[in-house]
Amino acid sequence: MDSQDFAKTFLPEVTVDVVLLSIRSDGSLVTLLAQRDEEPFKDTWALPGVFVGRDETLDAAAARALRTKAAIVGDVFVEQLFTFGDLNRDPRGRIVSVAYYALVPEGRFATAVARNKDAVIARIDASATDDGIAVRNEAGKALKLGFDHGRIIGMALQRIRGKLNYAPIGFELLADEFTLFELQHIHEAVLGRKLNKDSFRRKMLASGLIEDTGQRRSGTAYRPAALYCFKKAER
Amino acid sequence: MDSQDFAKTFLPEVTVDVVLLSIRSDGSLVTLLAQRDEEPFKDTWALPGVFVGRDETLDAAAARALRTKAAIVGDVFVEQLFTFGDLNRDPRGRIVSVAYYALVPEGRFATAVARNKDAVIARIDASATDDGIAVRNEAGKALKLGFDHGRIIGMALQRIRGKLNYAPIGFELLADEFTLFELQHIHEAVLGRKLNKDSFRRKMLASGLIEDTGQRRSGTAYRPAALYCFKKAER
DNA sequence: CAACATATATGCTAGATGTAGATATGTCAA
DNA sequence: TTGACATATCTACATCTAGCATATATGTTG
Repeated sequence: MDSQDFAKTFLPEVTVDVVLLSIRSDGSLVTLLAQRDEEPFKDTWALPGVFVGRDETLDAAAARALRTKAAIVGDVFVEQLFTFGDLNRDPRGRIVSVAYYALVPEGRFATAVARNKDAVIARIDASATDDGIAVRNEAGKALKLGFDHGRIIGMALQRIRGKLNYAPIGFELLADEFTLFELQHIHEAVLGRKLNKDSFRRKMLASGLIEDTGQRRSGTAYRPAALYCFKKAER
Repeated sequence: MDSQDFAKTFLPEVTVDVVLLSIRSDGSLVTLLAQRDEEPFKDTWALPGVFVGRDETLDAAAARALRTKAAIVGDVFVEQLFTFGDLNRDPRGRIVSVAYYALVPEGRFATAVARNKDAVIARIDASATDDGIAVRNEAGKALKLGFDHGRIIGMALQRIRGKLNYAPIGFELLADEFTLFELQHIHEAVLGRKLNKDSFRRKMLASGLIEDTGQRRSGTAYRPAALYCFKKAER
């Protein structure tokens, strides 16, 4: 980029949008959407997002979007996803959006939604494509998405599916202590298919990423499963 | 992103920088850098990049950077890499850069460099880290990189390494016809380690991605290897 | 025509994964 | 107290893949 280009350029707005993902114990993959109360896309649902501030990094803007638009505070797994720069993605003008995704356990997700009267839980249909995705509310009714946010959510799902093969992102979606079968359910929800129970157990135990806490999952009507936790040092 | 945010925002510049990657027959991984003849970072080497135009998508800006700053025309494999938005990455002001990477065969890379008197071939040291990377010219002298471009190149290398596991990007770096051993050399250069010849052959033949052209690589002083090509339909 | 260098094919071994069955351990009801 | 029950956990075995060694094939070169 040369200085001589400066005169010819213009100044697009830059926003950050965040796909907050969680997996519920029934196996459904969910994200948090906020209802738009103004044009454009009034009365549709959109991802939490903010304009990037003058002295704010992109990562900081993502954290602010989570804090102010999704009531998520404290440590969260957040990672940059993709940058969307189509010409007419926002009717207000040329806006480039840097998309992020975040992963939280079910409990934190529920708390965040409860604190936000404008927010809704959106179930993500497992058949994600590159072109976008359909979301439904808890009653099963389709939610109309604003902007190109369907495409952003679809890309977030693709990303975590790929990431599961080489990174321990399943742990980000679980509480501190969990059984192996619960971890398996997380993987199945992300991948959208069933996994072999014994193979999964073997691979996880051999991975060295988890350790037995010595505790058991109580309150079951059958043999309780051992509770494991994520080895912090290995992280 | 709400309309009420508009007043509070400012307008950062948005640029696109492209890491043009190729692999030479000696196994070296190379990229094209342009000498900066102005401040900031005068007399250092930088990636080809342009400011994003008013009516230009990010992908189109990347194509323009390749065309005008790297003399690369026509079809190329180009993909978005990551967006860099640190506060002081450019001393001229707040500039957000959307990085792309492109893959071309050795021949096209050499032609592009030859057409550009400001351009230089930069060999990439295989020991890439997330923090950046060192590059050297053909004489082995270290090239000083401007901006955060060392970090961008490092991330490009990480990306293609990961991508090699599930996508046939090796073909983007080769001519239309190639021997299996030549394809293996590409993979070895990307991964930075030797591969087992027989296993590689078996896996490639079983992948269904390539087909025998019936031709042989002539001009060798030993048994000529079969030439394969990439199955277009499967792509 | 034989030496040579590399391509190509084949068989063996170790590790990872899918599957089936056996065993362990908690709750619950009689 | 005891046995049925459901799930957790373990063990054995088949299958598949990658790495490795060896044997064979096919060009060039003297």
